[in-house]
Amino acid sequence: MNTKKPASGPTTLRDVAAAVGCDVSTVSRVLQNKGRVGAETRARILAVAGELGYQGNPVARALKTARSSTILMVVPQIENPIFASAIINAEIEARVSGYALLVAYDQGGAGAKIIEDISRSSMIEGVVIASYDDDDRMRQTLASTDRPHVIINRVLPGDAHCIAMDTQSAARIGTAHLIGLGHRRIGHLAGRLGRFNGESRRRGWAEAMAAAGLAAEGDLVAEARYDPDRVPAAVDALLAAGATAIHAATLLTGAAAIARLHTLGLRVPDDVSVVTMHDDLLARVVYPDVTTVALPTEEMGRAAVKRLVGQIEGTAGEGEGVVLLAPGELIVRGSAAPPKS
Amino acid sequence: MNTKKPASGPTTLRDVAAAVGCDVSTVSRVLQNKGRVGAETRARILAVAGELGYQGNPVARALKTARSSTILMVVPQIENPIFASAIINAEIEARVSGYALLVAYDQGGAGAKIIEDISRSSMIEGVVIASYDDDDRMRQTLASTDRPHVIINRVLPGDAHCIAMDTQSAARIGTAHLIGLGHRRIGHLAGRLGRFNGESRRRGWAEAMAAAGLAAEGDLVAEARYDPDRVPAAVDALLAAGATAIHAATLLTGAAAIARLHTLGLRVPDDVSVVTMHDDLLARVVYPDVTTVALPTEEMGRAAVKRLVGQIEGTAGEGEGVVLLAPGELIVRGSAAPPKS
DNA sequence: CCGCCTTGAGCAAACGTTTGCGCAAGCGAT
DNA sequence: ATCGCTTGCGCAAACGTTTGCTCAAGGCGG
Repeated sequence: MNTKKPASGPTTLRDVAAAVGCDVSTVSRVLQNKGRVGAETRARILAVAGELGYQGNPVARALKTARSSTILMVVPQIENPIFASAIINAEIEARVSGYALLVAYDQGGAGAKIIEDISRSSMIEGVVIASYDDDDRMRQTLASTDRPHVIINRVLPGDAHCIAMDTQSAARIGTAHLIGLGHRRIGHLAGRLGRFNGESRRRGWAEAMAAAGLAAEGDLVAEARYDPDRVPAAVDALLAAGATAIHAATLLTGAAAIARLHTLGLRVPDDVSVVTMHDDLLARVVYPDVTTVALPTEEMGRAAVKRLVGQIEGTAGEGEGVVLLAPGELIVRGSAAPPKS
Repeated sequence: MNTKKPASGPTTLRDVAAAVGCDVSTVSRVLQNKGRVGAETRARILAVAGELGYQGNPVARALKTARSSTILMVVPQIENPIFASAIINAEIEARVSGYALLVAYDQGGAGAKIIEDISRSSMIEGVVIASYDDDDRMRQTLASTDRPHVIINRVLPGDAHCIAMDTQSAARIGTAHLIGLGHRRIGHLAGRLGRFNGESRRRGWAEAMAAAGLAAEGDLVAEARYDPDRVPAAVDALLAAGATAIHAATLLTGAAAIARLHTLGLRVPDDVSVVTMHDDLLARVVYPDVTTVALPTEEMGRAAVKRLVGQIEGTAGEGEGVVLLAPGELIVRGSAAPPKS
């Protein structure tokens, strides 16, 4: 029997109920496998629902259940390959957990406003923040509704949920590799000193140097702030300090450093070695291809939403507070070799 | 007078109405500036709403109005810098238009399924598709609900809304630059031949060659399929064909080509020149920095959601059918020079 | 001074679900 | 044959908005 409605928009619960000849509540129950429904009725409902192409209205469901199954991820420059990779995996993890991922791009320090804006047009159940600027507005926004949230790529004091990568260890490993090759004066091409990420990398470098009894003096550190344009000057400074190898806080600046060395007529790795951190296509399209310590960026994305979903659904969610993801292996390629002399 | 409710969840329209002493419909009307309301009442409502921190429930609104103000963007490998940039700008454009942007990552050919899945958990008003695989399922999915959609980075026959970049012209410009420099045998390091993007670039190269009366023979084309691993062999083939310059379909493969040339002991641009398309940080961190034709990737993202919003809201939306975005300027850097001989 | 038009605001019905409650029928145990 | 329990299902009330209708009050032209 073809019991289609006149055709007014998508099939609704009511349409199905009418076609079957039962109450909407019954249909609802079988569709979500809840409550007790007779086997026969269930079968008929399923059949009719299929035939009518019932899809369900997510909005109505969300209104009633107060659950939107949507989470938001706020990222700073998405160009940074670290975030691209984190986003992908966050989205995948979200999807398998039954959530949809909204992304918002924070052009700079407006994170809190963005969250508020988006909350106005979409109901979100939680937020993953990759662009945490530690300002009052953000703290207040997060606290005001005490919305579940996890902060990635940064660890905060207090009891916030943070998921970051152990870049300090990664830096230590990379630097140790250079030391193992015989280098004694290793310059650190730093990120932004004084900030979490810049500092932890610098610490890792310093640690490795100290462990080998090498000097980690101030003139062996030059700040590039993730900005390729600042790299040439920084590299020059490091060379002036006598560095025979450079440990770059970032793949991008590492690549830029290699380019600078070429420009100076120096050969890599024969004259100067370079080691960076984070692995990416980029590492394989520069010459020489770069030796680097992989960073678990995908894992960070996945872990962040896993944790967030845990918070949202109340299921403890593997671990509390801060977690530091272990770095990956050292990937030996062509940009580091024993020193010349 | 502090007329707060007991504190049961966020402030609702009813709470405000109760505090003011009027009907919810009146509150609703002033909040959306619709219908006629007395100046005094309006003022009081605004005041109370502010004081109570009324936010509005997006889900309830969406249910009633059947508008969710959410759009979806489906992307293939997000790592591809082209898409990262497109996403950012799509998100920004969406936000200023009052929409939130959901992203989904299509790992390969599952685009249609993804759209269906997400539609089940979130009501979306339209979709921007960057990963259009021309399969039946996709066509059917899009048609079934005749949901507004625009396809980017690809032009389709028929009346679909497509927004792509004029990569053919870009390729022509890049190749012409090499020709202007004096090169006669210019190899094309192709994308995926037979596919839209690969072909249009190849055509651009061939056009420029033909315009200069140069041979665009088959052995001057080598396919790298956007895959750095295929680049070395392709470059070798081009060199074997006597190329003194390489026009790469992609920045990434172009960089890989430069690396390959270095590996072969050839100097760039002294021995062999390389020109690519698309501009990006990458272009400035390899040695030499690469001469390239900028591509309007941001514009593509923006234009796509602008067009989509136009469709959704019925406002014609600047132009119909296919639009090809003009390429940017040629950016002369260090990877191309006159031929040696 | 009467009817009419405008203005301001409330009433109530939707939008499509979910879910607590109630009730009838069926059935085994007493 | 009665009681009470389970099972299957319908009723109706929410969730928080938006919006068409209704209606009283006031202003104005006739």
